[in-house]
Amino acid sequence: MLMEQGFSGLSMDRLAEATEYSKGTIYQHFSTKEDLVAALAVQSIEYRRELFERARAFEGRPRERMFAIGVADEVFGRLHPQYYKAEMVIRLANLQDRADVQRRKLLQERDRECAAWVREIVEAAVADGDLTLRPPWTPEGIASAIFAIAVGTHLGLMHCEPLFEGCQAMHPCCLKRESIYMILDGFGWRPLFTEWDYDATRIRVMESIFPDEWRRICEEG
Amino acid sequence: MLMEQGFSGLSMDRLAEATEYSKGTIYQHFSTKEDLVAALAVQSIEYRRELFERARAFEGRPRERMFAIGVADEVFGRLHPQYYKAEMVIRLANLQDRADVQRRKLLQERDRECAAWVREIVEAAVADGDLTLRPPWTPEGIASAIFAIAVGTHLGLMHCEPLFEGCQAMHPCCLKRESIYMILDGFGWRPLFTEWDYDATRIRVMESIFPDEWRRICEEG
DNA sequence: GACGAATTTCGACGATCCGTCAATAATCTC
DNA sequence: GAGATTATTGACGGATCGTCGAAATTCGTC
Repeated sequence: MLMEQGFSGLSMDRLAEATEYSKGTIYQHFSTKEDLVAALAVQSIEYRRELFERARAFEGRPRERMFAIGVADEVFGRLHPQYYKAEMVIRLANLQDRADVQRRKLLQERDRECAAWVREIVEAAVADGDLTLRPPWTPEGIASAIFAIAVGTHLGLMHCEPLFEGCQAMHPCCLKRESIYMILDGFGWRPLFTEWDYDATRIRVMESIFPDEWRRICEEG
Repeated sequence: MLMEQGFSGLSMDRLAEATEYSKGTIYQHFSTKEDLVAALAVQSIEYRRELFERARAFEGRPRERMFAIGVADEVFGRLHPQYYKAEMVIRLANLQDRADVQRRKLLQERDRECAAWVREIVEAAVADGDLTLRPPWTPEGIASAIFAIAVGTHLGLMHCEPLFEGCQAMHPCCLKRESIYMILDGFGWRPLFTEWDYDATRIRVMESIFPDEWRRICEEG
């Protein structure tokens, strides 16, 4: 329902009718409609978190590990597009106020864990000398910029009408990946895109971190 | 109402009560609630379009003109934060289906005009030799990436909870501007951030293109 | 198995909201 | 000033959210 009609298209009455539970029972598990959708978001972020946690353990230079995080995000988007879209729906509805406090805290906590991992990789790059921070940039700022690109790309190209008439030049997934290449190059984060074979890194990430997921993606086309 | 409670917080009954018009009269101007909000979005985009149109006439190298567009976006965000936020609310609700066809077309048309101007500046940079496109990048792709950063930054830092605990390291507006600096540097778009005094360009844009707006921004703090 | 307590499940109900429409008010034409 | 045309209104139908007392199910004890 969320996928087809968005948040307002999800009716608790129809949901109760479609599932084996009644509305009253549903409302014992979720305080409001927003809370129910927030629970979906928690499932989504927890799965993403698991993929991120595996990705950050990738052995290599910091920028390769950051790249691995990007691959994890990509894997997540490919394997669970419905979660990815639901999460967008959720973050953009005003679930802040009406969702259960505990669930909201859980969501924020998981978000911040993922963000902290990205920040740690940035800090590692600075420590290794691969990246030099120019004021006013901070590790948090760089992490925020990367998330902004990820969110903005998904939003602009999946939610809204396309900005350009012709068939969109780049696949959203590719656009996101390439945009992050470019901004990291802009930061001067070594090794630059042109100095390294990131396609090889990609294959190494897939084989060593996400072998099962990779197979499933290939099978599903 | 939109600002305080989002789309669902806007009640047509309460709106009718708050204004001097009745619900029936309102519904003669707007076919649905989504349509009313779309009308707000049209106002927003038309004002933004006007600022963009003035910005793109800035005389200078293509990257300076792109920078001027960024300043225009910044001016818009400072002078009309309520429009900026309303526009976000609108784009993220599923107004696509329920808004009036004509208004939707108008909105898309204005969007595409702005996008086309950005693309033209990219093309001018390529033509001038300031920018070399590496596959799979296209002018549309670069424009999309820039919009993604703008949207993503505004969304991540104004709608959602902050990703990092401490006081956010950078002001959203600054983060957006600096992120675009960085990605354009990543594209190798000359003159690079380090090769040019863009603060001086900023002042030149403000004085020559947005003198009145600049004064108002300064007065309002 | 039987009976009562505790827990879970249910769906009818009140409140709210969207969009309509027949009735009313206002304006215009001659 | 009377009739016609247009603008405005708020009550109404349909739908949805969240609640709450009643019904059903499970559990504990004999």
